[in-house]
Amino acid sequence: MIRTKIKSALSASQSGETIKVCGWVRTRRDSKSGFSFVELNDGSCMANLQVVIDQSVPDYEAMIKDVTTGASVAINGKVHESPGKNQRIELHAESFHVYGTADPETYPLQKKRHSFEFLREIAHLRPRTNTFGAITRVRNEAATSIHRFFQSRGFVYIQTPIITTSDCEGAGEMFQVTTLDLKRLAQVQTEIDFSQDFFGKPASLTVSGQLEAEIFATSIGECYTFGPTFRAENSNTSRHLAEFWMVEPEMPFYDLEDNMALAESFVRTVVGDVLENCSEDMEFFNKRIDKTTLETLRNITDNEFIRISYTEAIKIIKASGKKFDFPIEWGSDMQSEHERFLTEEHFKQPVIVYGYPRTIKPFYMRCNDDGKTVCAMDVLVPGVGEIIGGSQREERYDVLVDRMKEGGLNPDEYWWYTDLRKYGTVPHSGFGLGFERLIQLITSMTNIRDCIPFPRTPKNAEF
RNA sequence: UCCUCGAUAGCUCAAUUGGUAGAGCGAGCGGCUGUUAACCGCUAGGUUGUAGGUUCGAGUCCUACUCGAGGAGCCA
Repeated sequence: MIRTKIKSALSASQSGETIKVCGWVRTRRDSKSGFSFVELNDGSCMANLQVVIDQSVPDYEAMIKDVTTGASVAINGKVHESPGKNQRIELHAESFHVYGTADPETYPLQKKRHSFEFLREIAHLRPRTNTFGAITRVRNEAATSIHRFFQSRGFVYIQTPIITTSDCEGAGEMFQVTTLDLKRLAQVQTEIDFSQDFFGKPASLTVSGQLEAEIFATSIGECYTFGPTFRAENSNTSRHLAEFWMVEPEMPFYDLEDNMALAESFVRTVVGDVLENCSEDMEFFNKRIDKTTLETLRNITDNEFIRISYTEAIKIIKASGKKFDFPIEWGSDMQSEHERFLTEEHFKQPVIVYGYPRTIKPFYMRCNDDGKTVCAMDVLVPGVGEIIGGSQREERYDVLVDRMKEGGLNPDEYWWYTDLRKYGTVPHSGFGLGFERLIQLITSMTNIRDCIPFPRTPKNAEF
Protein backbone atom coordinates (compact mmCIF):
# COMPACT_ATOMS: atom_id res chain seq x y z
CA MET A 1 0.00 0.00 0.00
CA ILE A 2 1.20 3.52 -0.82
CA ARG A 3 2.09 5.66 2.15
CA THR A 4 -0.16 8.62 2.88
CA LYS A 5 1.60 11.63 4.33
CA ILE A 6 0.11 12.84 7.57
CA LYS A 7 -0.42 16.31 6.14
CA SER A 8 -2.73 14.99 3.44
CA ALA A 9 -4.33 12.44 5.77
CA LEU A 10 -5.32 15.21 8.17
CA SER A 11 -6.63 17.50 5.46
CA ALA A 12 -8.19 15.10 2.98
CA SER A 13 -8.79 11.61 4.34
CA GLN A 14 -12.42 10.68 4.93
CA SER A 15 -14.02 8.37 7.43
CA GLY A 16 -13.96 4.78 6.22
CA GLU A 17 -10.83 5.16 4.09
CA THR A 18 -8.06 2.63 4.57
CA ILE A 19 -4.58 4.18 4.58
CA LYS A 20 -0.99 3.51 5.55
CA VAL A 21 1.06 6.10 7.45
CA CYS A 22 4.68 6.06 8.57
CA GLY A 23 6.52 8.31 10.97
CA TRP A 24 8.01 8.87 14.40
CA VAL A 25 6.11 8.49 17.65
CA ARG A 26 5.74 11.66 19.69
CA THR A 27 3.85 10.15 22.62
CA ARG A 28 1.85 7.11 23.57
CA ARG A 29 -0.93 7.03 26.12
CA ASP A 30 -2.14 3.62 27.24
CA SER A 31 -5.57 2.69 28.41
CA LYS A 32 -5.62 -0.41 30.57
CA SER A 33 -9.04 -1.19 29.23
CA GLY A 34 -7.13 -2.45 26.24
CA PHE A 35 -5.84 0.10 23.74
CA SER A 36 -3.29 2.82 23.17
CA PHE A 37 -3.30 6.32 21.73
CA VAL A 38 -0.23 7.09 19.63
CA GLU A 39 0.64 10.58 18.40
CA LEU A 40 2.44 10.15 15.09
CA ASN A 41 4.43 12.79 13.20
CA ASP A 42 6.18 12.40 9.84
CA GLY A 43 7.47 15.94 9.40
CA SER A 44 5.02 16.80 6.63
CA CYS A 45 3.19 19.18 8.93
CA MET A 46 3.09 20.49 12.46
CA ALA A 47 0.10 18.44 13.59
CA ASN A 48 0.30 14.82 14.71
CA LEU A 49 -2.04 12.08 13.60
CA GLN A 50 -3.76 10.34 16.51
CA VAL A 51 -3.63 6.59 16.04
CA VAL A 52 -5.70 4.20 18.14
CA ILE A 53 -4.17 0.74 18.51
CA ASP A 54 -6.55 -1.76 20.08
CA GLN A 55 -5.41 -4.95 21.82
CA SER A 56 -7.21 -6.92 19.11
CA VAL A 57 -4.58 -5.73 16.59
CA PRO A 58 -2.14 -8.60 15.83
CA ASP A 59 0.96 -8.65 18.08
CA TYR A 60 -0.38 -5.80 20.22
CA GLU A 61 0.89 -7.29 23.49
CA ALA A 62 4.33 -8.09 22.13
CA MET A 63 4.97 -4.93 20.13
CA ILE A 64 3.21 -2.03 21.83
CA LYS A 65 5.98 -1.71 24.42
CA ASP A 66 8.35 -0.72 21.62
CA VAL A 67 6.06 2.09 20.47
CA THR A 68 7.76 4.74 22.56
CA THR A 69 8.68 8.39 22.00
CA GLY A 70 11.09 8.53 19.07
CA ALA A 71 10.37 5.07 17.65
CA SER A 72 9.66 4.79 13.92
CA VAL A 73 6.55 2.91 12.87
CA ALA A 74 4.30 2.03 9.96
CA ILE A 75 0.59 1.74 10.56
CA ASN A 76 -2.20 0.41 8.36
CA GLY A 77 -5.69 1.28 9.42
CA LYS A 78 -9.06 2.80 8.84
CA VAL A 79 -9.85 6.50 9.19
CA HIS A 80 -12.58 7.36 11.71
CA GLU A 81 -14.12 10.60 12.81
CA SER A 82 -12.61 11.36 16.18
CA PRO A 83 -14.87 11.66 19.21
CA GLY A 84 -12.08 13.65 20.89
CA LYS A 85 -11.99 17.42 20.74
CA ASN A 86 -8.52 18.09 19.38
CA GLN A 87 -8.67 16.41 16.02
CA ARG A 88 -11.04 15.95 13.11
CA ILE A 89 -10.05 12.38 12.35
CA GLU A 90 -8.02 9.56 13.85
CA LEU A 91 -6.65 6.31 12.52
CA HIS A 92 -7.76 2.96 13.91
CA ALA A 93 -4.86 0.58 13.39
CA GLU A 94 -5.46 -2.79 11.76
CA SER A 95 -1.78 -3.69 11.75
CA PHE A 96 1.44 -1.96 12.72
CA HIS A 97 5.16 -2.44 12.38
CA VAL A 98 8.06 -0.95 14.35
CA TYR A 99 10.98 -0.08 12.06
CA GLY A 100 13.28 1.14 14.79
CA THR A 101 12.95 1.39 18.55
CA ALA A 102 14.13 4.34 20.64
CA ASP A 103 15.25 3.35 24.13
CA PRO A 104 13.31 5.70 26.45
CA GLU A 105 16.15 5.58 28.97
CA THR A 106 18.58 7.21 26.54
CA TYR A 107 16.49 8.96 23.84
CA PRO A 108 17.32 12.63 24.45
CA LEU A 109 14.01 14.12 23.30
CA GLN A 110 11.42 13.92 26.03
CA LYS A 111 7.80 14.85 25.83
CA LYS A 112 8.51 18.13 27.54
CA ARG A 113 9.96 21.50 26.58
CA HIS A 114 13.69 21.65 25.97
CA SER A 115 15.89 24.72 25.92
CA PHE A 116 17.19 25.75 22.49
CA GLU A 117 20.73 25.61 23.90
CA PHE A 118 20.26 21.94 24.72
CA LEU A 119 18.70 21.18 21.35
CA ARG A 120 21.70 22.74 19.60
CA GLU A 121 23.80 20.00 21.17
CA ILE A 122 21.61 17.38 19.50
CA ALA A 123 21.23 19.01 16.10
CA HIS A 124 20.79 15.55 14.57
CA LEU A 125 17.54 15.06 16.49
CA ARG A 126 16.16 18.57 16.89
CA PRO A 127 14.31 18.55 13.53
CA ARG A 128 11.98 16.03 15.21
CA THR A 129 10.67 18.74 17.52
CA ASN A 130 7.73 21.02 16.76
CA THR A 131 9.84 24.16 16.67
CA PHE A 132 12.57 22.89 14.39
CA GLY A 133 10.15 21.07 12.13
CA ALA A 134 8.37 24.39 11.67
CA ILE A 135 11.60 26.32 11.10
CA THR A 136 12.68 23.78 8.48
CA ARG A 137 9.40 24.03 6.57
CA VAL A 138 9.41 27.85 6.77
CA ARG A 139 13.01 27.95 5.57
CA ASN A 140 12.08 25.79 2.62
CA GLU A 141 9.10 27.96 1.75
CA ALA A 142 11.20 31.13 1.99
CA ALA A 143 13.88 29.63 -0.26
CA THR A 144 11.44 28.58 -2.95
CA SER A 145 9.64 31.91 -2.67
CA ILE A 146 12.93 33.72 -3.30
CA HIS A 147 13.48 31.74 -6.49
CA ARG A 148 9.87 32.35 -7.57
CA PHE A 149 10.22 36.07 -6.93
CA PHE A 150 13.24 36.43 -9.16
CA GLN A 151 12.26 33.87 -11.78
CA SER A 152 8.87 35.53 -12.27
CA ARG A 153 10.71 38.79 -12.99
CA GLY A 154 13.08 37.26 -15.51
CA PHE A 155 16.14 37.18 -13.27
CA VAL A 156 18.75 34.52 -14.05
CA TYR A 157 20.05 32.32 -11.23
CA ILE A 158 23.88 32.42 -11.25
CA GLN A 159 26.15 30.02 -9.37
CA THR A 160 29.18 31.99 -8.19
CA PRO A 161 32.33 30.28 -6.91
CA ILE A 162 32.74 29.22 -3.31
CA ILE A 163 36.52 29.06 -3.52
CA THR A 164 38.13 32.33 -4.55
CA THR A 165 41.61 33.78 -4.87
CA SER A 166 40.52 37.40 -4.82
CA ASP A 167 40.58 39.05 -1.43
CA CYS A 168 37.32 40.66 -2.30
CA GLU A 169 35.83 43.81 -0.95
CA GLY A 170 37.26 43.40 2.52
CA ALA A 171 33.90 42.19 3.74
CA GLY A 172 35.54 40.36 6.60
CA GLU A 173 38.14 37.81 7.58
CA MET A 174 38.30 34.88 5.17
CA PHE A 175 38.76 31.15 5.72
CA GLN A 176 41.90 29.97 4.00
CA VAL A 177 41.65 26.95 1.70
CA THR A 178 44.82 24.92 1.26
CA THR A 179 46.11 21.45 0.49
CA LEU A 180 49.53 22.20 1.92
CA ASP A 181 50.73 19.90 4.69
CA LEU A 182 50.40 22.36 7.56
CA LYS A 183 51.66 19.88 10.14
CA ARG A 184 54.91 19.44 8.28
CA LEU A 185 55.26 23.15 7.48
CA ALA A 186 54.86 23.99 11.14
CA GLN A 187 57.79 21.71 11.98
CA VAL A 188 60.23 23.01 9.38
CA GLN A 189 59.24 26.64 10.05
CA THR A 190 60.03 27.88 6.56
CA GLU A 191 58.42 30.69 4.61
CA ILE A 192 55.27 29.32 2.97
CA ASP A 193 55.50 28.97 -0.79
CA PHE A 194 51.97 29.33 -2.11
CA SER A 195 53.09 28.45 -5.63
CA GLN A 196 53.20 24.90 -4.27
CA ASP A 197 49.59 25.14 -3.08
CA PHE A 198 46.67 23.68 -5.05
CA PHE A 199 45.77 26.89 -6.88
CA GLY A 200 49.32 28.20 -7.03
CA LYS A 201 48.39 31.11 -4.77
CA PRO A 202 46.48 31.74 -1.55
CA ALA A 203 42.82 30.78 -1.80
CA SER A 204 39.83 31.32 0.47
CA LEU A 205 36.15 30.62 0.93
CA THR A 206 34.05 33.39 -0.58
CA VAL A 207 32.60 36.20 1.52
CA SER A 208 30.28 37.35 -1.25
CA GLY A 209 29.28 36.51 -4.80
CA GLN A 210 28.60 40.13 -5.66
CA LEU A 211 31.60 40.92 -7.84
CA GLU A 212 31.01 37.82 -9.96
CA ALA A 213 27.29 38.55 -10.13
CA GLU A 214 28.14 41.97 -11.58
CA ILE A 215 29.81 40.17 -14.47
CA PHE A 216 26.54 38.53 -15.39
CA ALA A 217 24.42 41.59 -14.66
CA THR A 218 26.48 43.41 -17.28
CA SER A 219 26.04 40.66 -19.85
CA ILE A 220 22.97 38.52 -19.40
CA GLY A 221 20.88 41.04 -17.47
CA GLU A 222 19.13 40.87 -14.14
CA CYS A 223 20.51 37.97 -12.15
CA TYR A 224 20.88 36.71 -8.59
CA THR A 225 22.98 34.38 -6.51
CA PHE A 226 21.72 32.31 -3.60
CA GLY A 227 24.44 30.33 -1.90
CA PRO A 228 26.66 29.84 1.11
CA THR A 229 29.13 32.51 2.19
CA PHE A 230 31.79 32.42 4.87
CA ARG A 231 33.20 34.87 7.38
CA ALA A 232 36.05 33.92 9.69
CA GLU A 233 35.24 36.76 12.09
CA ASN A 234 35.35 35.86 15.76
CA SER A 235 31.76 37.00 16.16
CA ASN A 236 29.85 35.68 19.14
CA THR A 237 26.39 37.13 18.79
CA SER A 238 22.86 35.91 18.18
CA ARG A 239 22.92 37.47 14.69
CA HIS A 240 26.17 36.11 13.18
CA LEU A 241 27.28 32.83 11.66
CA ALA A 242 30.63 31.79 10.18
CA GLU A 243 28.72 30.05 7.38
CA PHE A 244 25.48 31.55 6.16
CA TRP A 245 23.39 31.77 3.00
CA MET A 246 23.13 35.00 1.10
CA VAL A 247 20.81 36.19 -1.65
CA GLU A 248 22.48 38.72 -3.94
CA PRO A 249 20.56 40.15 -6.90
CA GLU A 250 22.40 42.37 -9.36
CA MET A 251 20.61 44.49 -11.95
CA PRO A 252 21.87 46.53 -14.92
CA PHE A 253 20.26 49.91 -15.62
CA TYR A 254 18.90 50.11 -12.04
CA ASP A 255 19.61 53.21 -10.00
CA LEU A 256 19.35 53.37 -6.21
CA GLU A 257 15.61 54.12 -6.37
CA ASP A 258 14.97 51.03 -8.48
CA ASN A 259 17.17 49.03 -6.14
CA MET A 260 15.23 50.09 -3.04
CA ALA A 261 11.92 49.38 -4.74
CA LEU A 262 13.07 45.87 -5.63
CA ALA A 263 14.42 45.18 -2.14
CA GLU A 264 11.15 46.28 -0.54
CA SER A 265 9.02 44.29 -2.92
CA PHE A 266 11.29 41.29 -2.36
CA VAL A 267 11.00 41.24 1.43
CA ARG A 268 7.25 41.86 1.37
CA THR A 269 6.65 39.14 -1.20
CA VAL A 270 8.67 36.45 0.59
CA VAL A 271 7.14 37.26 3.97
CA GLY A 272 3.69 37.19 2.37
CA ASP A 273 4.33 33.81 0.76
CA VAL A 274 5.40 32.25 4.05
CA LEU A 275 2.36 33.67 5.85
CA GLU A 276 0.12 32.22 3.18
CA ASN A 277 1.75 28.83 2.65
CA CYS A 278 2.97 28.01 6.16
CA SER A 279 0.00 29.29 8.15
CA GLU A 280 -0.01 26.38 10.60
CA ASP A 281 3.70 26.78 11.39
CA MET A 282 3.34 30.56 11.64
CA GLU A 283 0.48 30.18 14.13
CA PHE A 284 2.86 28.08 16.20
CA PHE A 285 5.56 30.77 16.25
CA ASN A 286 2.96 33.37 17.14
CA LYS A 287 1.65 31.25 20.00
CA ARG A 288 4.82 29.73 21.41
CA ILE A 289 7.79 31.90 20.43
CA ASP A 290 6.57 35.50 20.24
CA LYS A 291 2.98 36.68 20.38
CA THR A 292 3.70 39.69 18.16
CA THR A 293 5.08 37.62 15.27
CA LEU A 294 2.04 37.73 12.97
CA GLU A 295 1.32 41.38 13.75
CA THR A 296 4.89 42.36 12.87
CA LEU A 297 4.88 40.38 9.63
CA ARG A 298 1.49 41.68 8.51
CA ASN A 299 2.78 45.16 9.18
CA ILE A 300 5.55 44.36 6.71
CA THR A 301 3.30 42.95 3.99
CA ASP A 302 0.60 45.61 4.33
CA ASN A 303 2.59 48.85 4.58
CA GLU A 304 5.21 50.60 2.52
CA PHE A 305 8.64 50.82 4.09
CA ILE A 306 9.81 54.15 5.47
CA ARG A 307 12.59 55.68 3.37
CA ILE A 308 14.89 58.27 4.87
CA SER A 309 18.35 59.52 4.04
CA TYR A 310 21.23 58.91 6.39
CA THR A 311 21.33 62.65 7.08
CA GLU A 312 17.65 62.66 8.08
CA ALA A 313 18.18 59.56 10.21
CA ILE A 314 20.96 61.24 12.16
CA LYS A 315 18.71 64.27 12.73
CA ILE A 316 15.88 62.07 14.04
CA ILE A 317 18.20 60.18 16.36
CA LYS A 318 19.74 63.35 17.74
CA ALA A 319 16.36 65.07 18.10
CA SER A 320 14.89 62.11 19.99
CA GLY A 321 16.55 63.20 23.19
CA LYS A 322 17.09 59.54 23.98
CA LYS A 323 20.27 58.53 25.79
CA PHE A 324 22.49 56.25 23.73
CA ASP A 325 25.63 54.43 24.80
CA PHE A 326 27.40 55.79 21.75
CA PRO A 327 27.02 59.41 20.66
CA ILE A 328 26.27 59.85 16.97
CA GLU A 329 27.47 62.55 14.60
CA TRP A 330 27.15 62.92 10.86
CA GLY A 331 29.94 60.83 9.41
CA SER A 332 29.98 58.05 11.97
CA ASP A 333 28.39 54.69 11.29
CA MET A 334 25.10 53.96 13.00
CA GLN A 335 25.38 51.58 15.93
CA SER A 336 22.95 48.73 16.55
CA GLU A 337 21.18 50.79 19.18
CA HIS A 338 20.54 53.58 16.68
CA GLU A 339 19.21 51.23 14.03
CA ARG A 340 16.95 49.54 16.57
CA PHE A 341 15.67 52.90 17.76
CA LEU A 342 14.65 53.86 14.23
CA THR A 343 12.90 50.64 13.27
CA GLU A 344 11.58 49.47 16.65
CA GLU A 345 10.74 52.67 18.51
CA HIS A 346 10.49 55.66 16.20
CA PHE A 347 8.85 54.19 13.09
CA LYS A 348 7.86 50.76 14.42
CA GLN A 349 8.18 49.27 10.94
CA PRO A 350 10.89 48.52 8.34
CA VAL A 351 13.05 51.48 7.40
CA ILE A 352 15.32 51.96 4.41
CA VAL A 353 18.21 54.30 5.13
CA TYR A 354 20.12 55.57 2.09
CA GLY A 355 22.93 57.97 1.22
CA TYR A 356 25.62 57.02 3.71
CA PRO A 357 28.93 58.89 4.07
CA ARG A 358 31.46 57.56 1.58
CA THR A 359 34.12 57.17 4.24
CA ILE A 360 32.27 54.35 6.01
CA LYS A 361 31.29 52.36 2.91
CA PRO A 362 33.22 50.08 0.52
CA PHE A 363 34.85 51.10 -2.76
CA TYR A 364 32.26 49.69 -5.14
CA MET A 365 29.42 51.98 -4.03
CA ARG A 366 28.68 54.85 -6.40
CA CYS A 367 29.78 58.30 -5.27
CA ASN A 368 27.18 61.03 -5.22
CA ASP A 369 27.83 64.45 -6.75
CA ASP A 370 28.06 66.05 -3.30
CA GLY A 371 31.39 64.25 -2.90
CA LYS A 372 30.44 63.23 0.61
CA THR A 373 27.91 60.42 0.27
CA VAL A 374 27.46 57.21 -1.70
CA CYS A 375 24.41 55.49 -3.26
CA ALA A 376 24.16 52.97 -0.43
CA MET A 377 21.03 51.69 1.28
CA ASP A 378 20.31 49.43 4.25
CA VAL A 379 16.97 47.83 5.05
CA LEU A 380 16.38 47.75 8.81
CA VAL A 381 13.64 45.60 10.35
CA PRO A 382 12.33 45.31 13.91
CA GLY A 383 13.94 42.58 15.98
CA VAL A 384 16.80 41.81 13.64
CA GLY A 385 18.24 45.14 12.56
CA GLU A 386 20.06 45.25 9.24
CA ILE A 387 18.68 42.55 6.98
CA ILE A 388 19.73 43.97 3.60
CA GLY A 389 22.69 46.03 2.53
CA GLY A 390 22.89 47.30 -1.03
CA SER A 391 24.00 50.04 -3.36
CA GLN A 392 24.17 51.45 -6.83
CA ARG A 393 27.60 50.34 -8.04
CA GLU A 394 30.30 52.74 -9.16
CA GLU A 395 30.27 52.38 -12.95
CA ARG A 396 32.84 55.10 -13.75
CA TYR A 397 36.28 53.59 -14.31
CA ASP A 398 38.37 56.50 -13.00
CA VAL A 399 36.25 57.04 -9.91
CA LEU A 400 36.30 53.32 -9.10
CA VAL A 401 40.07 53.05 -9.38
CA ASP A 402 40.51 56.14 -7.20
CA ARG A 403 38.20 54.67 -4.59
CA MET A 404 40.17 51.42 -4.57
CA LYS A 405 43.43 53.25 -4.00
CA GLU A 406 41.72 55.33 -1.30
CA GLY A 407 40.80 52.09 0.47
CA GLY A 408 44.31 50.68 0.16
CA LEU A 409 43.39 48.12 -2.49
CA ASN A 410 45.48 47.33 -5.54
CA PRO A 411 43.34 47.85 -8.70
CA ASP A 412 45.58 45.43 -10.62
CA GLU A 413 44.27 42.55 -8.53
CA TYR A 414 40.75 43.43 -9.59
CA TRP A 415 41.58 43.78 -13.29
CA TRP A 416 38.58 41.76 -14.39
CA TYR A 417 36.28 43.84 -12.19
CA THR A 418 37.60 47.15 -13.51
CA ASP A 419 37.39 45.77 -17.06
CA LEU A 420 33.60 45.78 -16.66
CA ARG A 421 33.90 49.60 -16.45
CA LYS A 422 36.41 49.80 -19.24
CA TYR A 423 34.26 47.95 -21.76
CA GLY A 424 30.61 48.85 -22.11
CA THR A 425 30.01 50.04 -18.59
CA VAL A 426 26.43 50.68 -17.43
CA PRO A 427 24.79 51.99 -14.30
CA HIS A 428 23.81 49.01 -12.17
CA SER A 429 22.74 48.12 -8.66
CA GLY A 430 22.31 45.22 -6.30
CA PHE A 431 21.91 44.16 -2.71
CA GLY A 432 22.63 41.31 -0.35
CA LEU A 433 20.19 39.67 2.04
CA GLY A 434 21.26 37.38 4.86
CA PHE A 435 18.94 34.41 4.48
CA GLU A 436 19.15 33.30 8.12
CA ARG A 437 18.35 36.83 9.28
CA LEU A 438 15.25 36.71 7.13
CA ILE A 439 14.33 33.42 8.81
CA GLN A 440 14.96 35.09 12.18
CA LEU A 441 12.59 37.88 11.25
CA ILE A 442 9.88 35.50 10.04
CA THR A 443 10.03 32.97 12.88
CA SER A 444 10.87 35.36 15.75
CA MET A 445 13.62 32.96 16.80
CA THR A 446 16.00 35.10 18.83
CA ASN A 447 19.18 33.19 18.00
CA ILE A 448 20.38 32.81 14.42
CA ARG A 449 21.94 29.46 15.31
CA ASP A 450 18.43 28.05 15.41
CA CYS A 451 17.63 29.37 11.92
CA ILE A 452 20.06 27.13 10.01
CA PRO A 453 20.15 23.32 10.21
CA PHE A 454 23.80 23.05 11.21
CA PRO A 455 25.21 26.33 12.57
CA ARG A 456 28.92 27.07 12.27
CA THR A 457 30.21 29.52 14.86
CA PRO A 458 33.59 30.05 16.53
CA LYS A 459 34.59 26.79 18.26
CA ASN A 460 31.60 24.91 16.89
CA ALA A 461 31.34 22.86 13.69
CA GLU A 462 29.81 19.67 15.11
CA PHE A 463 27.56 17.58 12.84
C1' U B 1 38.04 40.10 20.50
C1' C B 2 35.82 43.04 24.84
C1' C B 3 32.04 43.42 28.99
C1' U B 4 28.43 40.78 32.13
C1' C B 5 26.31 36.27 33.76
C1' G B 6 26.33 31.05 33.98
C1' A B 7 27.99 25.42 34.21
C1' U B 8 24.76 20.72 40.21
C1' A B 9 20.36 13.98 38.26
C1' G B 10 18.46 12.57 31.25
C1' C B 11 16.10 17.95 31.05
C1' U B 12 14.85 22.73 33.84
C1' C B 13 16.44 24.50 38.29
C1' A B 14 17.09 24.71 44.25
C1' A B 15 20.88 24.22 48.24
C1' U B 16 21.00 30.18 54.48
C1' U B 17 26.96 32.86 57.13
C1' G B 18 31.74 27.16 53.89
C1' G B 19 29.45 21.62 57.53
C1' U B 20 30.01 15.73 52.25
C1' A B 21 23.16 17.36 47.63
C1' G B 22 16.92 18.40 46.86
C1' A B 23 12.44 19.42 43.75
C1' G B 24 9.61 19.42 39.28
C1' C B 25 9.54 17.22 34.65
C1' G B 26 11.36 12.85 32.09
C1' A B 27 12.35 7.36 32.74
C1' G B 28 11.02 2.32 35.09
C1' C B 29 7.13 -0.29 37.82
C1' G B 30 2.02 -0.26 39.69
C1' G B 31 -3.01 2.06 39.67
C1' C B 32 -6.89 4.82 36.98
C1' U B 33 -8.72 6.68 32.51
C1' G B 34 -11.74 7.79 24.83
C1' U B 35 -6.90 9.83 26.13
C1' U B 36 -4.63 14.32 24.00
C1' A B 37 0.93 19.35 28.42
C1' A B 38 -3.41 13.25 31.00
C1' C B 39 -3.86 12.02 36.34
C1' C B 40 -2.33 9.27 41.33
C1' G B 41 1.49 6.24 44.03
C1' C B 42 6.34 3.96 44.44
C1' U B 43 11.49 3.32 42.66
C1' A B 44 16.07 4.20 40.39
C1' G B 45 19.32 8.00 39.00
C1' G B 46 24.86 12.88 41.06
C1' U B 47 33.53 12.12 41.49
C1' U B 48 28.45 19.35 41.58
C1' G B 49 32.42 21.55 33.66
C1' U B 50 38.23 20.68 33.91
C1' A B 51 42.92 21.49 36.62
C1' G B 52 45.04 23.55 40.75
C1' G B 53 44.79 26.33 45.55
C1' U B 54 42.87 28.10 50.65
C1' U B 55 40.54 25.28 54.83
C1' C B 56 39.73 20.48 59.98
C1' G B 57 35.98 20.62 56.07
C1' A B 58 34.41 23.48 49.39
C1' G B 59 28.52 22.87 45.09
C1' U B 60 29.62 27.41 48.01
C1' C B 61 35.91 31.09 48.65
C1' C B 62 40.54 32.09 45.20
C1' U B 63 43.38 31.30 40.32
C1' A B 64 43.66 29.42 35.39
C1' C B 65 41.29 26.96 31.50
C1' U B 66 37.03 24.92 28.61
C1' C B 67 32.17 25.47 27.08
C1' G B 68 27.40 28.14 27.01
C1' A B 69 24.05 32.63 27.21
C1' G B 70 23.11 38.01 26.82
C1' G B 71 25.23 42.63 25.16
C1' A B 72 29.15 45.31 22.15
C1' G B 73 32.35 45.57 17.85
C1' C B 74 32.42 43.57 12.67
C1' C B 75 28.65 42.78 9.36
C1' A B 76 24.29 39.96 6.28
